[in-house]
Amino acid sequence: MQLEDYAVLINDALNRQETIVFGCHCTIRYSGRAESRLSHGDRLFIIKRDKALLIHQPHGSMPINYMKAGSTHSVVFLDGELRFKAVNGAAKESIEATISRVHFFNSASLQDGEVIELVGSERDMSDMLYSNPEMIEEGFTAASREEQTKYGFIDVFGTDKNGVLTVVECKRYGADLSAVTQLRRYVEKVMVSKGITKVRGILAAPKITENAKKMLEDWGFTFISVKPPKYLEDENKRQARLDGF
Amino acid sequence: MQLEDYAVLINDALNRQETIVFGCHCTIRYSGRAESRLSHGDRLFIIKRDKALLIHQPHGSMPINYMKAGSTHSVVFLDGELRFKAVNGAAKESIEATISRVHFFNSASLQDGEVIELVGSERDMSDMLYSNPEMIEEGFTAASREEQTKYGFIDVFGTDKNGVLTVVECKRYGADLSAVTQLRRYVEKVMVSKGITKVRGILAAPKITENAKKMLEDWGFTFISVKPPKYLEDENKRQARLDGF
DNA sequence: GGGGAGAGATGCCGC
DNA sequence: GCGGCATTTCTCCCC
Repeated sequence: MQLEDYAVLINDALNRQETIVFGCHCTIRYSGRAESRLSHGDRLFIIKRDKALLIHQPHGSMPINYMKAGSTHSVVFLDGELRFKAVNGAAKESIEATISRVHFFNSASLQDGEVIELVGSERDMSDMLYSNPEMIEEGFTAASREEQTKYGFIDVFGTDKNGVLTVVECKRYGADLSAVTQLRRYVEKVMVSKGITKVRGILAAPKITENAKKMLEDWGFTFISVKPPKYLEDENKRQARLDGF
Repeated sequence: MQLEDYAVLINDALNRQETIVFGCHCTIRYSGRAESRLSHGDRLFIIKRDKALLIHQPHGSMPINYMKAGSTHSVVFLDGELRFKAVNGAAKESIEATISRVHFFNSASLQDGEVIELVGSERDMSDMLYSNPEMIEEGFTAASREEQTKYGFIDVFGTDKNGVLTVVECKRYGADLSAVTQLRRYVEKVMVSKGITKVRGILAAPKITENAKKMLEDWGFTFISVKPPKYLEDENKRQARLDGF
Protein backbone atom coordinates (compact mmCIF):
# COMPACT_ATOMS: atom_id res chain seq x y z
CA MET A 1 0.00 0.00 0.00
CA GLN A 2 1.42 3.34 -1.07
CA LEU A 3 1.18 6.42 1.12
CA GLU A 4 -1.03 8.23 -1.39
CA ASP A 5 -3.53 5.35 -1.36
CA TYR A 6 -4.39 6.18 2.25
CA ALA A 7 -5.76 9.54 1.13
CA VAL A 8 -8.46 7.70 -0.83
CA LEU A 9 -9.03 5.23 1.98
CA ILE A 10 -9.50 7.96 4.58
CA ASN A 11 -11.72 10.16 2.43
CA ASP A 12 -13.93 7.20 1.50
CA ALA A 13 -14.28 6.16 5.13
CA LEU A 14 -15.16 9.74 6.06
CA ASN A 15 -17.95 9.74 3.47
CA ARG A 16 -19.29 6.45 4.81
CA GLN A 17 -19.35 7.89 8.36
CA GLU A 18 -17.15 5.10 9.61
CA THR A 19 -14.99 5.18 12.70
CA ILE A 20 -11.41 5.60 11.47
CA VAL A 21 -8.22 4.63 13.27
CA PHE A 22 -4.69 4.85 12.00
CA GLY A 23 -1.18 4.96 13.39
CA CYS A 24 1.28 7.20 11.59
CA HIS A 25 4.46 9.25 11.72
CA CYS A 26 3.63 12.96 11.54
CA THR A 27 4.03 16.55 12.63
CA ILE A 28 1.04 18.55 13.90
CA ARG A 29 0.00 22.18 14.14
CA TYR A 30 -3.06 23.43 15.96
CA SER A 31 -4.59 26.89 15.93
CA GLY A 32 -7.73 27.97 17.73
CA ARG A 33 -8.35 28.97 21.32
CA ALA A 34 -4.64 28.42 21.80
CA GLU A 35 -1.92 27.28 19.40
CA SER A 36 0.45 24.35 19.39
CA ARG A 37 3.15 22.60 17.42
CA LEU A 38 4.33 19.04 17.74
CA SER A 39 7.42 17.80 15.91
CA HIS A 40 8.00 14.38 14.31
CA GLY A 41 6.75 11.27 16.06
CA ASP A 42 4.36 8.31 15.91
CA ARG A 43 0.75 9.07 16.77
CA LEU A 44 -2.65 7.49 16.71
CA PHE A 45 -5.44 9.27 14.83
CA ILE A 46 -9.09 8.56 15.60
CA ILE A 47 -11.97 10.07 13.66
CA LYS A 48 -15.43 9.13 14.86
CA ARG A 49 -18.66 8.97 12.90
CA ASP A 50 -19.71 12.32 14.37
CA LYS A 51 -16.42 13.73 13.00
CA ALA A 52 -14.82 14.17 16.40
CA LEU A 53 -11.03 13.92 16.04
CA LEU A 54 -8.59 12.60 18.63
CA ILE A 55 -4.83 12.48 18.17
CA HIS A 56 -2.95 10.45 20.76
CA GLN A 57 0.72 10.00 21.48
CA PRO A 58 1.70 6.40 22.37
CA HIS A 59 1.66 7.34 26.06
CA GLY A 60 -0.63 9.18 28.44
CA SER A 61 -4.37 9.35 28.93
CA MET A 62 -5.16 12.61 27.21
CA PRO A 63 -5.19 13.35 23.48
CA ILE A 64 -2.31 15.61 22.45
CA ASN A 65 -4.56 17.36 19.94
CA TYR A 66 -8.27 17.06 19.29
CA MET A 67 -11.29 18.60 17.66
CA LYS A 68 -14.93 18.46 18.63
CA ALA A 69 -17.68 16.62 16.80
CA GLY A 70 -18.95 18.33 13.67
CA SER A 71 -15.54 19.16 12.28
CA THR A 72 -14.57 18.83 8.63
CA HIS A 73 -11.67 16.59 7.68
CA SER A 74 -9.72 16.19 4.48
CA VAL A 75 -6.55 14.50 3.29
CA VAL A 76 -4.53 15.18 0.18
CA PHE A 77 -1.28 13.69 -1.09
CA LEU A 78 1.30 16.40 -1.85
CA ASP A 79 5.07 16.34 -2.30
CA GLY A 80 5.34 12.75 -1.13
CA GLU A 81 3.39 13.34 2.10
CA LEU A 82 -0.18 13.24 3.28
CA ARG A 83 -1.57 16.63 4.30
CA PHE A 84 -4.32 16.13 6.83
CA LYS A 85 -6.51 19.08 7.72
CA ALA A 86 -9.34 19.35 10.25
CA VAL A 87 -11.45 22.46 10.58
CA ASN A 88 -14.16 23.40 13.04
CA GLY A 89 -15.75 26.49 11.58
CA ALA A 90 -17.99 27.18 14.52
CA ALA A 91 -15.08 27.19 16.91
CA LYS A 92 -12.65 28.83 14.48
CA GLU A 93 -10.21 26.03 15.12
CA SER A 94 -8.00 24.00 12.83
CA ILE A 95 -5.48 21.20 12.96
CA GLU A 96 -2.97 20.46 10.23
CA ALA A 97 -0.85 17.33 10.18
CA THR A 98 1.86 16.30 7.78
CA ILE A 99 1.99 12.52 7.61
CA SER A 100 5.11 10.88 6.20
CA ARG A 101 4.20 7.28 6.97
CA VAL A 102 1.15 5.22 7.88
CA HIS A 103 1.89 2.28 10.19
CA PHE A 104 -1.60 0.80 10.12
CA PHE A 105 -5.13 1.77 9.16
CA ASN A 106 -8.63 0.55 9.97
CA SER A 107 -12.14 1.81 9.54
CA ALA A 108 -15.51 0.29 10.35
CA SER A 109 -19.11 1.28 10.80
CA LEU A 110 -19.37 1.01 14.59
CA GLN A 111 -22.88 1.17 16.09
CA ASP A 112 -23.57 2.11 19.68
CA GLY A 113 -26.63 3.85 21.06
CA GLU A 114 -26.12 2.80 24.68
CA VAL A 115 -25.86 5.30 27.52
CA ILE A 116 -23.60 4.58 30.46
CA GLU A 117 -25.10 4.02 33.92
CA LEU A 118 -22.90 5.62 36.53
CA VAL A 119 -23.25 5.48 40.30
CA GLY A 120 -21.30 7.46 42.87
CA SER A 121 -21.57 10.98 41.50
CA GLU A 122 -22.04 14.03 43.64
CA ARG A 123 -25.70 14.00 42.67
CA ASP A 124 -26.03 10.48 44.13
CA MET A 125 -24.30 11.76 47.25
CA SER A 126 -26.72 14.67 47.73
CA ASP A 127 -29.65 12.32 47.05
CA MET A 128 -28.35 10.05 49.81
CA LEU A 129 -28.00 12.92 52.28
CA TYR A 130 -31.42 14.32 51.38
CA SER A 131 -33.03 10.93 51.95
CA ASN A 132 -31.02 10.29 55.10
CA PRO A 133 -30.70 13.70 56.79
CA GLU A 134 -29.49 12.05 60.00
CA MET A 135 -26.24 11.41 58.08
CA ILE A 136 -25.77 15.19 58.01
CA GLU A 137 -26.56 15.75 61.66
CA GLU A 138 -28.87 14.40 64.30
CA GLY A 139 -32.14 16.33 64.05
CA PHE A 140 -31.48 17.78 60.61
CA THR A 141 -34.50 18.49 58.36
CA ALA A 142 -33.85 18.57 54.61
CA ALA A 143 -36.06 21.00 52.67
CA SER A 144 -34.71 21.01 49.12
CA ARG A 145 -32.21 19.03 47.11
CA GLU A 146 -30.07 20.35 44.29
CA GLU A 147 -32.90 22.49 43.05
CA GLN A 148 -32.63 25.83 41.38
CA THR A 149 -33.68 27.76 44.48
CA LYS A 150 -33.50 31.51 44.32
CA TYR A 151 -30.39 31.12 46.46
CA GLY A 152 -28.51 29.22 43.75
CA PHE A 153 -27.51 25.64 43.07
CA ILE A 154 -27.49 24.50 46.68
CA ASP A 155 -26.92 20.73 47.03
CA VAL A 156 -29.01 20.27 50.18
CA PHE A 157 -30.84 23.05 51.97
CA GLY A 158 -32.59 22.66 55.29
CA THR A 159 -32.69 23.42 59.01
CA ASP A 160 -30.70 21.97 61.88
CA LYS A 161 -32.23 20.67 65.13
CA ASN A 162 -32.35 24.26 66.42
CA GLY A 163 -34.23 25.46 63.36
CA VAL A 164 -31.24 27.35 61.93
CA LEU A 165 -31.17 27.59 58.12
CA THR A 166 -28.33 25.46 56.81
CA VAL A 167 -26.60 25.13 53.45
CA VAL A 168 -24.96 21.77 52.73
CA GLU A 169 -22.38 21.56 49.96
CA CYS A 170 -21.31 18.08 48.78
CA LYS A 171 -18.02 17.11 47.19
CA ARG A 172 -17.43 13.56 45.99
CA TYR A 173 -13.67 14.14 46.22
CA GLY A 174 -11.50 15.78 48.89
CA ALA A 175 -12.69 19.31 49.66
CA ASP A 176 -10.29 22.16 48.95
CA LEU A 177 -10.22 25.94 49.35
CA SER A 178 -12.51 26.52 46.39
CA ALA A 179 -15.12 24.21 47.94
CA VAL A 180 -15.10 26.42 51.03
CA THR A 181 -15.40 29.65 49.03
CA GLN A 182 -18.28 28.09 47.10
CA LEU A 183 -20.08 27.25 50.34
CA ARG A 184 -19.32 30.72 51.64
CA ARG A 185 -20.83 32.27 48.53
CA TYR A 186 -24.09 30.30 48.96
CA VAL A 187 -24.33 31.10 52.68
CA GLU A 188 -23.83 34.81 51.99
CA LYS A 189 -26.46 34.72 49.26
CA VAL A 190 -29.01 33.12 51.59
CA MET A 191 -28.20 35.66 54.30
CA VAL A 192 -28.71 38.58 51.91
CA SER A 193 -31.86 37.11 50.35
CA LYS A 194 -33.47 36.33 53.69
CA GLY A 195 -32.13 39.40 55.42
CA ILE A 196 -30.75 37.33 58.28
CA THR A 197 -27.26 36.96 59.74
CA LYS A 198 -27.43 33.44 61.12
CA VAL A 199 -27.05 30.79 58.43
CA ARG A 200 -24.99 27.66 58.92
CA GLY A 201 -22.72 26.07 56.32
CA ILE A 202 -21.86 22.37 56.19
CA LEU A 203 -19.29 20.87 53.85
CA ALA A 204 -19.81 17.15 53.21
CA ALA A 205 -16.89 15.34 51.55
CA PRO A 206 -14.74 12.23 52.04
CA LYS A 207 -11.90 14.43 53.35
CA ILE A 208 -10.68 18.00 53.50
CA THR A 209 -7.29 19.67 53.15
CA GLU A 210 -5.67 21.34 56.14
CA ASN A 211 -5.91 24.86 54.70
CA ALA A 212 -9.50 24.36 53.66
CA LYS A 213 -10.35 23.12 57.16
CA LYS A 214 -8.77 26.22 58.66
CA MET A 215 -10.70 28.54 56.35
CA LEU A 216 -13.87 26.56 57.05
CA GLU A 217 -13.43 27.02 60.80
CA ASP A 218 -12.57 30.70 60.39
CA TRP A 219 -15.99 31.11 58.84
CA GLY A 220 -17.73 29.02 61.48
CA PHE A 221 -18.69 26.27 59.05
CA THR A 222 -18.76 22.55 59.74
CA PHE A 223 -17.12 19.61 58.00
CA ILE A 224 -18.65 16.15 57.91
CA SER A 225 -16.93 13.15 56.38
CA VAL A 226 -19.19 11.43 53.84
CA LYS A 227 -18.33 9.11 50.98
CA PRO A 228 -20.36 8.88 47.76
CA PRO A 229 -22.56 5.77 47.62
CA LYS A 230 -21.54 2.77 45.52
CA TYR A 231 -24.38 0.41 44.82
CA LEU A 232 -22.39 -2.12 42.85
CA GLU A 233 -19.82 -2.38 45.61
CA ASP A 234 -22.63 -2.98 48.07
CA GLU A 235 -23.96 -5.66 45.73
CA ASN A 236 -20.55 -7.31 45.57
CA LYS A 237 -20.23 -7.29 49.34
CA ARG A 238 -23.68 -8.82 49.75
CA GLN A 239 -22.74 -11.39 47.14
CA ALA A 240 -19.51 -12.13 48.99
CA ARG A 241 -21.48 -12.66 52.20
CA LEU A 242 -23.90 -14.96 50.44
CA ASP A 243 -21.01 -16.87 48.88
CA GLY A 244 -19.61 -17.32 52.37
CA PHE A 245 -22.53 -19.58 53.28
CA MET B 1 -9.65 -15.19 12.47
CA GLN B 2 -11.52 -16.77 15.39
CA LEU B 3 -12.55 -14.74 18.43
CA GLU B 4 -10.29 -16.76 20.70
CA ASP B 5 -7.26 -15.99 18.52
CA TYR B 6 -7.52 -12.33 19.53
CA ALA B 7 -6.75 -13.27 23.13
CA VAL B 8 -3.31 -14.45 22.01
CA LEU B 9 -2.86 -11.43 19.74
CA ILE B 10 -3.70 -8.94 22.49
CA ASN B 11 -1.61 -10.63 25.18
CA ASP B 12 1.40 -10.85 22.85
CA ALA B 13 1.09 -7.19 21.89
CA LEU B 14 0.85 -6.28 25.59
CA ASN B 15 4.08 -8.14 26.29
CA ARG B 16 5.81 -6.34 23.41
CA GLN B 17 4.66 -2.96 24.78
CA GLU B 18 2.94 -2.12 21.55
CA THR B 19 0.14 0.37 21.08
CA ILE B 20 -3.02 -1.70 20.64
CA VAL B 21 -6.22 -0.64 18.91
CA PHE B 22 -9.28 -2.73 18.28
CA GLY B 23 -12.94 -2.22 17.52
CA CYS B 24 -15.36 -4.67 19.10
CA HIS B 25 -18.87 -5.41 20.32
CA CYS B 26 -18.92 -5.59 24.11
CA THR B 27 -20.42 -4.81 27.50
CA ILE B 28 -18.40 -2.98 30.17
CA ARG B 29 -18.36 -2.71 33.94
CA TYR B 30 -16.22 -0.31 35.91
CA SER B 31 -15.61 -0.18 39.64
CA GLY B 32 -13.35 2.23 41.49
CA ARG B 33 -13.88 5.80 42.61
CA ALA B 34 -17.35 5.41 41.16
CA GLU B 35 -19.06 2.54 39.38
CA SER B 36 -20.54 2.15 35.93
CA ARG B 37 -22.20 -0.29 33.56
CA LEU B 38 -22.52 -0.07 29.83
CA SER B 39 -24.69 -2.50 27.87
CA HIS B 40 -24.04 -4.01 24.42
CA GLY B 41 -22.56 -1.85 21.70
CA ASP B 42 -19.57 -1.27 19.41
CA ARG B 43 -16.55 0.38 21.03
CA LEU B 44 -12.97 1.22 20.32
CA PHE B 45 -10.32 -0.05 22.73
CA ILE B 46 -6.90 1.61 22.93
CA ILE B 47 -4.08 0.31 25.10
CA LYS B 48 -0.90 2.34 25.03
CA ARG B 49 2.66 1.21 25.65
CA ASP B 50 2.49 2.71 29.16
CA LYS B 51 -0.61 0.53 29.73
CA ALA B 52 -3.03 3.42 29.75
CA LEU B 53 -6.45 2.20 28.60
CA LEU B 54 -9.06 4.20 26.71
CA ILE B 55 -12.46 2.87 25.69
CA HIS B 56 -14.38 5.04 23.23
CA GLN B 57 -17.90 4.92 21.91
CA PRO B 58 -18.17 5.73 18.18
CA HIS B 59 -19.27 9.27 19.07
CA GLY B 60 -18.14 12.02 21.42
CA SER B 61 -14.77 13.37 22.47
CA MET B 62 -14.36 11.70 25.83
CA PRO B 63 -13.61 8.07 26.60
CA ILE B 64 -16.61 6.28 28.10
CA ASN B 65 -14.29 4.27 30.35
CA TYR B 66 -10.57 4.52 30.96
CA MET B 67 -7.71 3.56 33.20
CA LYS B 68 -4.51 5.39 33.90
CA ALA B 69 -1.02 4.38 32.80
CA GLY B 70 0.53 1.53 34.79
CA SER B 71 -2.54 -0.67 34.76
CA THR B 72 -2.49 -4.42 34.25
CA HIS B 73 -4.47 -5.90 31.40
CA SER B 74 -5.43 -9.43 30.54
CA VAL B 75 -7.72 -11.25 28.13
CA VAL B 76 -9.03 -14.79 28.30
CA PHE B 77 -11.43 -16.71 26.10
CA LEU B 78 -14.30 -18.19 28.08
CA ASP B 79 -17.73 -19.53 27.12
CA GLY B 80 -17.42 -18.25 23.56
CA GLU B 81 -16.50 -14.70 24.59
CA LEU B 82 -13.41 -12.69 25.36
CA ARG B 83 -13.16 -11.58 28.99
CA PHE B 84 -11.06 -8.44 29.16
CA LYS B 85 -9.92 -7.17 32.55
CA ALA B 86 -7.93 -4.10 33.51
CA VAL B 87 -6.78 -3.42 37.07
CA ASN B 88 -5.05 -0.41 38.57
CA GLY B 89 -3.89 0.97 41.89
CA ALA B 90 -3.70 -2.09 44.15
CA ALA B 91 -7.01 -3.36 42.76
CA LYS B 92 -8.84 -0.21 43.86
CA GLU B 93 -10.01 0.31 40.29
CA SER B 94 -10.97 -2.21 37.69
CA ILE B 95 -12.68 -2.50 34.33
CA GLU B 96 -14.20 -5.69 33.01
CA ALA B 97 -15.42 -6.07 29.46
CA THR B 98 -17.15 -8.99 27.81
CA ILE B 99 -16.32 -8.98 24.11
CA SER B 100 -18.52 -10.99 21.76
CA ARG B 101 -17.02 -9.84 18.49
CA VAL B 102 -13.86 -8.12 17.24
CA HIS B 103 -14.43 -5.90 14.19
CA PHE B 104 -10.77 -5.06 13.59
CA PHE B 105 -7.45 -5.21 15.40
CA ASN B 106 -4.08 -3.53 15.06
CA SER B 107 -0.97 -3.19 17.15
CA ALA B 108 2.35 -1.51 16.48
CA SER B 109 5.42 -0.29 18.32
CA LEU B 110 4.81 3.46 18.10
CA GLN B 111 7.70 5.73 19.10
CA ASP B 112 7.26 9.34 20.17
CA GLY B 113 9.40 11.31 22.60
CA GLU B 114 8.28 14.74 21.44
CA VAL B 115 6.77 17.30 23.79
CA ILE B 116 4.08 19.65 22.53
CA GLU B 117 4.77 23.38 22.32
CA LEU B 118 1.67 25.28 23.34
CA VAL B 119 1.11 29.02 23.26
CA GLY B 120 -1.82 30.90 24.71
CA SER B 121 -2.05 29.43 28.20
CA GLU B 122 -2.88 31.46 31.26
CA ARG B 123 0.82 31.39 32.13
CA ASP B 124 1.62 33.06 28.79
CA MET B 125 -1.06 35.61 29.58
CA SER B 126 0.38 36.52 32.99
CA ASP B 127 3.88 36.66 31.43
CA MET B 128 2.54 39.13 28.88
CA LEU B 129 0.92 41.32 31.53
CA TYR B 130 4.01 41.19 33.75
CA SER B 131 6.22 42.29 30.85
CA ASN B 132 3.72 44.89 29.67
CA PRO B 133 2.18 46.30 32.87
CA GLU B 134 0.67 49.21 30.91
CA MET B 135 -1.76 46.60 29.52
CA ILE B 136 -3.11 46.25 33.07
CA GLU B 137 -3.38 49.95 33.74
CA GLU B 138 -1.51 53.13 32.96
CA GLY B 139 1.15 53.59 35.62
CA PHE B 140 1.02 50.01 36.94
CA THR B 141 4.20 48.53 38.40
CA ALA B 142 4.49 44.73 38.41
CA ALA B 143 6.42 43.29 41.33
CA SER B 144 6.03 39.53 41.07
CA ARG B 145 4.66 37.05 38.57
CA GLU B 146 3.02 33.74 39.38
CA GLU B 147 5.40 33.20 42.23
CA GLN B 148 4.77 31.26 45.37
CA THR B 149 4.42 34.39 47.51
CA LYS B 150 3.28 33.90 51.06
CA TYR B 151 -0.04 35.23 49.84
CA GLY B 152 -0.63 32.30 47.52
CA PHE B 153 -0.42 31.67 43.78
CA ILE B 154 -1.03 35.24 42.68
CA ASP B 155 -0.70 35.64 38.90
CA VAL B 156 0.60 39.20 38.91
CA PHE B 157 1.21 41.26 42.03
CA GLY B 158 2.14 44.94 42.03
CA THR B 159 1.15 48.52 42.72
CA ASP B 160 -1.06 50.89 40.76
CA LYS B 161 -0.09 54.45 39.85
CA ASN B 162 -1.16 55.59 43.33
CA GLY B 163 1.05 53.02 45.02
CA VAL B 164 -1.88 50.84 46.13
CA LEU B 165 -1.08 47.12 46.42
CA THR B 166 -2.92 45.26 43.67
CA VAL B 167 -3.62 41.60 42.97
CA VAL B 168 -4.18 40.65 39.31
CA GLU B 169 -5.87 37.35 38.52
CA CYS B 170 -5.76 36.11 34.92
CA LYS B 171 -8.22 33.83 33.18
CA ARG B 172 -7.63 32.68 29.62
CA TYR B 173 -11.33 31.98 29.26
CA GLY B 174 -14.42 33.95 30.26
CA ALA B 175 -14.35 34.81 33.95
CA ASP B 176 -17.14 33.43 36.13
CA LEU B 177 -18.22 33.64 39.77
CA SER B 178 -15.49 31.30 40.96
CA ALA B 179 -12.85 33.52 39.33
CA VAL B 180 -14.16 36.43 41.40
CA THR B 181 -14.16 34.41 44.64
CA GLN B 182 -10.61 33.31 43.86
CA LEU B 183 -9.51 36.93 43.44
CA ARG B 184 -11.40 37.84 46.60
CA ARG B 185 -9.58 35.13 48.53
CA TYR B 186 -6.17 36.46 47.43
CA VAL B 187 -7.06 40.07 48.20
CA GLU B 188 -8.27 39.11 51.67
CA LYS B 189 -5.12 37.09 52.29
CA VAL B 190 -2.89 40.03 51.35
CA MET B 191 -4.93 42.36 53.56
CA VAL B 192 -4.58 40.03 56.55
CA SER B 193 -0.88 39.32 55.92
CA LYS B 194 0.03 42.99 55.49
CA GLY B 195 -2.39 44.24 58.10
CA ILE B 196 -3.88 46.76 55.69
CA THR B 197 -7.42 47.35 54.47
CA LYS B 198 -6.75 48.90 51.08
CA VAL B 199 -5.82 46.30 48.48
CA ARG B 200 -7.09 46.42 44.92
CA GLY B 201 -8.20 43.43 42.86
CA ILE B 202 -8.08 43.25 39.08
CA LEU B 203 -9.55 40.43 37.03
CA ALA B 204 -8.01 40.09 33.58
CA ALA B 205 -9.90 37.87 31.12
CA PRO B 206 -11.30 37.95 27.57
CA LYS B 207 -14.79 38.42 28.96
CA ILE B 208 -16.86 38.10 32.13
CA THR B 209 -20.36 36.86 32.90
CA GLU B 210 -23.02 39.33 34.02
CA ASN B 211 -23.32 37.87 37.53
CA ALA B 212 -19.57 37.73 37.97
CA LYS B 213 -19.30 41.38 36.91
CA LYS B 214 -21.91 42.32 39.49
CA MET B 215 -20.11 40.44 42.27
CA LEU B 216 -16.81 41.97 41.13
CA GLU B 217 -18.25 45.47 41.39
CA ASP B 218 -19.87 44.70 44.75
CA TRP B 219 -16.38 44.02 46.03
CA GLY B 220 -14.87 47.09 44.40
CA PHE B 221 -12.72 45.08 42.03
CA THR B 222 -11.90 45.92 38.42
CA PHE B 223 -12.31 43.96 35.20
CA ILE B 224 -10.01 44.42 32.24
CA SER B 225 -10.53 42.65 28.93
CA VAL B 226 -7.37 40.82 27.87
CA LYS B 227 -6.93 37.94 25.47
CA PRO B 228 -4.21 35.32 25.81
CA PRO B 229 -1.36 35.87 23.34
CA LYS B 230 -1.12 33.80 20.16
CA TYR B 231 2.25 33.96 18.53
CA LEU B 232 1.43 31.71 15.62
CA GLU B 233 -1.60 33.80 14.76
CA ASP B 234 0.57 36.90 14.87
CA GLU B 235 3.02 35.10 12.58
CA ASN B 236 0.25 34.25 10.16
CA LYS B 237 -0.97 37.84 10.12
CA ARG B 238 2.55 39.12 9.50
CA GLN B 239 2.91 36.55 6.77
CA ALA B 240 -0.40 37.66 5.27
CA ARG B 241 0.81 41.26 5.29
CA LEU B 242 4.07 40.27 3.62
CA ASP B 243 2.19 38.24 1.04
CA GLY B 244 0.10 41.32 0.31
CA PHE B 245 3.16 43.14 -1.06
C1' DG C 1 -27.11 30.07 23.69
C1' DG C 2 -25.22 31.71 28.11
C1' DG C 3 -24.46 30.67 32.88
C1' DG C 4 -23.20 27.74 36.57
C1' DA C 5 -21.11 23.66 38.40
C1' DG C 6 -19.50 18.68 38.32
C1' DA C 7 -15.95 15.26 36.47
C1' DG C 8 -14.29 8.15 37.93
C1' DA C 9 -12.12 15.00 35.95
C1' DT C 10 -6.51 15.01 34.39
C1' DG C 11 -2.08 17.03 34.55
C1' DC C 12 1.41 20.16 36.21
C1' DC C 13 4.23 22.12 39.45
C1' DG C 14 5.76 23.22 44.08
C1' DC C 15 6.68 22.10 48.82
C1' DG D 1 2.87 12.38 48.53
C1' DC D 2 -0.43 16.32 49.25
C1' DG D 3 -1.89 20.81 47.86
C1' DG D 4 -3.32 24.30 44.90
C1' DC D 5 -4.79 25.36 40.35
C1' DA D 6 -5.12 25.49 35.06
C1' DT D 7 -7.34 22.93 31.20
C1' DT D 8 -7.62 24.17 23.47
C1' DT D 9 -10.73 21.54 29.90
C1' DC D 10 -15.57 18.75 28.49
C1' DT D 11 -20.21 17.78 29.63
C1' DC D 12 -24.59 18.38 31.59
C1' DC D 13 -28.49 20.95 33.15
C1' DC D 14 -31.27 24.82 33.53
C1' DC D 15 -32.73 29.38 32.54
